[in-house]
Amino acid sequence: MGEVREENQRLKTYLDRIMKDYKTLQMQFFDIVKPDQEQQKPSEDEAMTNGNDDKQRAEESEELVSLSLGRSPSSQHSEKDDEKNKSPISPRPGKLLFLENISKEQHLDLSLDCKLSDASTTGLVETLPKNNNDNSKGSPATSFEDHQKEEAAETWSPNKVLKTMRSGGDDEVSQQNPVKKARVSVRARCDAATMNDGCQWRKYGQKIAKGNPCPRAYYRCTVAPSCPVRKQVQRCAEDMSILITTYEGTHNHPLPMSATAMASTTSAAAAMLLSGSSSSQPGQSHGTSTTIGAGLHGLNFCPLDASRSNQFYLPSSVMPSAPAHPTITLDLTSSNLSSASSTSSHFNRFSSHTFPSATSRYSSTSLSFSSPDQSDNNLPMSWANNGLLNYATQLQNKNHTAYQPYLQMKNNPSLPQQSLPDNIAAATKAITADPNFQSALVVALKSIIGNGSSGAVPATIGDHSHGVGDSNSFGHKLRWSTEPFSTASSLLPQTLQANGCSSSFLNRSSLSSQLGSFVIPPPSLPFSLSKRPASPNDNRDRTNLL
DNA sequence: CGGATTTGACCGGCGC
DNA sequence: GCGCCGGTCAAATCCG
Repeated sequence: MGEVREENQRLKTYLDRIMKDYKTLQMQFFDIVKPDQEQQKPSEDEAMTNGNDDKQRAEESEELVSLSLGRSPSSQHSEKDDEKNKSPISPRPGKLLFLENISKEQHLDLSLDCKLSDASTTGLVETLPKNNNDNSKGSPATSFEDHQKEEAAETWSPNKVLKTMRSGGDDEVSQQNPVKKARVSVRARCDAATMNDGCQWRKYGQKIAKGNPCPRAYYRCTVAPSCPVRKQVQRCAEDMSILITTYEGTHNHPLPMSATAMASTTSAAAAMLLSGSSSSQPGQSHGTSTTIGAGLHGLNFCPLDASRSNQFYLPSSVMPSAPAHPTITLDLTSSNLSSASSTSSHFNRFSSHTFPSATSRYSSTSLSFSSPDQSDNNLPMSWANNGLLNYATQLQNKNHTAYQPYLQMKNNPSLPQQSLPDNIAAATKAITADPNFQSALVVALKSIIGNGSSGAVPATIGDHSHGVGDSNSFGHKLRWSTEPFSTASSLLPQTLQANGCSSSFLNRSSLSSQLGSFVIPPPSLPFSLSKRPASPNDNRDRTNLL
C-alpha cells in the first residue's frame, strides 16, 4: 500500500505536470485559432472577452463547449439568457479549438446537421458495442450522459434516424438501426477450422465470397438463444494458414470465463473503432449515413508476443468482410513482418489513411500488437489473462512505444499536408494512445472513484453484457474531474483507456480491484490456436473449410 | 433421435 | 430495373 501510495502520488504529480503542459498547449492553440474565431464570430468573441486571461478563456470555452453539447447551437432558440449558450462554437463545421474539444466539436458539428433525434430513447448502451439493457438501468440522467448519448447518436446518426448497434439486438430501437455493426476481425495463424475463443458457435451458413476461393463460414453464438453475435471465419486467400475470424455484435448474456478475454478484446477494439469514428469528417459522409472514421487509425498497443510477432495491420485486400461494415482488424500473425504485400511499415501502421477501395464507406482501424523491439518481449500472449488489459499492462514496460505515433506525427513533415481535422483526429488518437496519458488518466480516475474501492466502477470490458452503461458512470466521473483529459471522443475509448491503461501499480492484480469487476479470466488461452477444435463440430468445419 | 452442419434458395443493399 | 454480392434461412443431411 505504501508503494502504491507513493506511486500514486508520483503519478499525480506527473498528471499535474501533464495538465500544465496541456493547458499551455491549449492556450497556444487557442491563440492560434483566435484570429479565426474573431474573424468569424466577432459577436461571440465579445461575449468571451469576459475572460481576459487566455487560460481562463480556454477553460471557459472548454466548459462552454461541453455544456452546450446536445443543444442545437445553430438554432439558438432557447435559453438565450444562459451564458453557456455563448460558446465559441463555430457555425461552420471544422472550426478549430484546441485538441481536447476537437472531437466534441466535431460531434457538435455533426449534431448541427443531424438534429439529434431523441437521444433519450436510446442510451449509449444501445449505440455502442457493449450494449446490454440490463446495465443501462438506473443510470440517472446527467448532462454528461446526455452528452454521451448525443455523442453516440452523432457518431451514428447524422441522418435523423437514430442509428444504434443492431448488435444489441435487445430492443426495437436497435433493430431499426440501418447502420452496420462494427466488426472486429482477428487474423491468426491457425490450422483448425476456427479459433477456440471460448464461445459456443453454431454454423448457419457458408458462402464463397468474392475474391477469396476459401469459403466463408458463418457462425452464431449459441450460448444464449437470442444472442445476436455472429462471427465469420475465412481463410486468408493469400496465406491459407491464416484464419480470419470476424466478430460482429455483442453478447447479451454472461460469457464463459474462457470467452471473456476475447470478447472483451473484440469489444474494446470495436469500441475503439467506433470511438475513432466519432472523429469522422463531414466530407466523408455518404448519403444519409455516417461515415465511420476518418481513416485507418493506427493504434499501437505495443508488444505482446515476440514468438508470434503479433502485428496489426490492415491490408485492404484481405478484408474478410463487406466494406460496408466498420471493421477493426487484429492481426496476430507475423506474416506482415516479412510479407512484401504488406504495407505495414512501422510508420504506416501509425498513419492515418483510408482504404483505397472506393466502395469502402467505412474506415477500418488497425491495431498493432507488435513491438519494434521484441527481444525483451518474453511475455506470452494471453488473451485469457485479461485480454486487452494485457496489452496495456505490458505496454507500460515498453518504454512508451505507443508514444511513437504521437511523436512521429509531430515530427512528420507531411502532416501539414493533411487536413487539419485529420491531424487533430490523428493527434487525438495518438494522445489517447499514450500510455503516460492513460496512466495519468487512471490515476485521476482512481482518485475520483474513491481510492480503489472495488465495485465503485463496475465497468468491465470482460463481459460484453456490461460495460457501456458502466462506462457511462466511469466516464461521468472522468468527465467532471479530469476535464482537460477527457479528450476521448466517446466513452468507450475511455473505457478502453481505463481498462487498457495501467500504471505500474495498476498491474493485473490490482486492476481487478481498481476497476471493479474487470474480468480476469483464468490463465489459459481463451482461444486456442491449436488444432483442437473449438467445438465438437469444428472438425467438420475444418474439413469443410479446407 | 436430437442437435449440428450442409447447401441451395431467398432476401436486401448497392452499384450501374 | 437489373444484376451482383453478402448474409441468412431452412430443409435435407450428417453424426454421435
